[in-house]
Amino acid sequence: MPAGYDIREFPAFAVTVDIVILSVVDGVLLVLLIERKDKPFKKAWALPGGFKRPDETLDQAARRELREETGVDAPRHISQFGAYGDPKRDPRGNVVTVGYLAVTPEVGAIMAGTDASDARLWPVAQVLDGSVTLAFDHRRILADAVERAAADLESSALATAFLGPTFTLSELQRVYEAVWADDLDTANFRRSLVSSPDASYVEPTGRRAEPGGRGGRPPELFAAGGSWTEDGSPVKRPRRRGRAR
Amino acid sequence: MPAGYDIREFPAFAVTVDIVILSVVDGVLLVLLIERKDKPFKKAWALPGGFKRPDETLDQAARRELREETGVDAPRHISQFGAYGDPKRDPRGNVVTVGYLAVTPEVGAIMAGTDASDARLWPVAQVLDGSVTLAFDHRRILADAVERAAADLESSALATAFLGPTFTLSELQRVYEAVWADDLDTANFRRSLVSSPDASYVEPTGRRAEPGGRGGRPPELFAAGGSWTEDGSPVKRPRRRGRAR
DNA sequence: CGGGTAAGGGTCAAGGTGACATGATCCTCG
DNA sequence: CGAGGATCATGTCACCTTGACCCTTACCCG
Repeated sequence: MPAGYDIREFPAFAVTVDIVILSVVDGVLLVLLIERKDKPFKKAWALPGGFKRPDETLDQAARRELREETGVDAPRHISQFGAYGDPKRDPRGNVVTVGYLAVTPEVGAIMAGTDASDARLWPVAQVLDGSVTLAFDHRRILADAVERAAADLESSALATAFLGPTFTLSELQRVYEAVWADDLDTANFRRSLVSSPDASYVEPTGRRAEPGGRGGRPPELFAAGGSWTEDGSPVKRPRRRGRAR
Repeated sequence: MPAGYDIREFPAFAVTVDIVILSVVDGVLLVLLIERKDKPFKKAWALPGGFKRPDETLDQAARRELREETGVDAPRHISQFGAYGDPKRDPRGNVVTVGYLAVTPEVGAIMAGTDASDARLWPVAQVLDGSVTLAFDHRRILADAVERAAADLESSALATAFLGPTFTLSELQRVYEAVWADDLDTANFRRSLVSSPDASYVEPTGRRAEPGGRGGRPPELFAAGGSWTEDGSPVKRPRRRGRAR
């Protein structure tokens, strides 16, 4: 039998998918974590995920695990961002995992429906700075996912995936500010989305949001337009010459 | 024994790495392909690659396969861009592969050193339009790699990885034009790299390249500067409102 | 020496960006 | 019911970047 033909001659790995589900609530970037029930890393916080099955693609595995572990059936965004195969990343050995980034506006509401005791949203900043410890190499995976999300905000319609079908411009701005950990000028932000005559990033609905309780003029509600896919996001990430905020 | 503990209960996969080695020669974007010696897809062209070993990371596997199959020891750039796990992607079944993009300026010279009979550079355009047929799902993988390379040209120093330690500005411009399949204005290209007072993308060496044989002023030789990593590439991809070239 | 070729440098107008000021609308509270 | 605060919405202006184009410089070749 020629070399390379029989696949059984080669080392076998378990393949998993791990899902980074991001959300922005009150201007804070959050990630959905679950508390592990089994060894290893029992009772530690971890990214939701699970084993790929032989009869499904990686994308299908990611969507299945997302549905099974969080109840999210149709995420507004899901995309692969990296694969991890360090031999020491799982004490059980030989586990290669593929990371997926998922975004959906209703994470908070959906979580209330599932068993909330072993799953909750954590501020990403707390996890990345070590205040919350994650199992396996999930902190590294989370960091990569956030980095990818920050980059995709600038080149796709990812920001709108954090919000519902209609949203206010300040809600959209808070998404950018939370993911980029930077402040944007309100007036310039509005101009970049509304001004252009031929491009349509947001379409006015004519309706207004409910007043926010803290006073202030009720903002107009917009829906996502069609220009995102062609030209990417009109909002540019500030290139600070010195320090960020 | 608790569920999820024993890894052997779960389906086993073979894990491979496939490497897309790109090069620009005479303004044409090329990819290194090898001719398969074994079934399946015997005698078809394919991306170099091979099986990950249990004691190495994915990155290490990619570098090892790159070295073993092409002789490239220290590529100027190598990065992961995607994982592929369609159950039908390999007729032997259950093979998950991780794609790597590699760029090195000396591909042509290195190829002469290896057994040239079963490895050669092909124009990417010919492969993507179907003139050359690839094994497995390697055409899809190649397309993803080229797309990633085009994006990374704009946000990193990837362009300089196609060239040696010193290069002329027109050589650098041809890299951008080949990967983007678009023409750039020579004067504006130069300005974006040279003009800025505080940033240093290219540093003049004072030396000049050998005359090119077809007449013309011999160009100045530059070395890559340090501003690429901070601010990304100063060259912006043309956003054509209609068709490309 | 003269023409061909490519590098290198300059100009100009149009549009985008950052910073900031001003006006509009609604809430809460006294 | 009016004042003040909060937020949304609009306007202005200087500066920078970008795209398009022209012209000069330097070298090779016949």
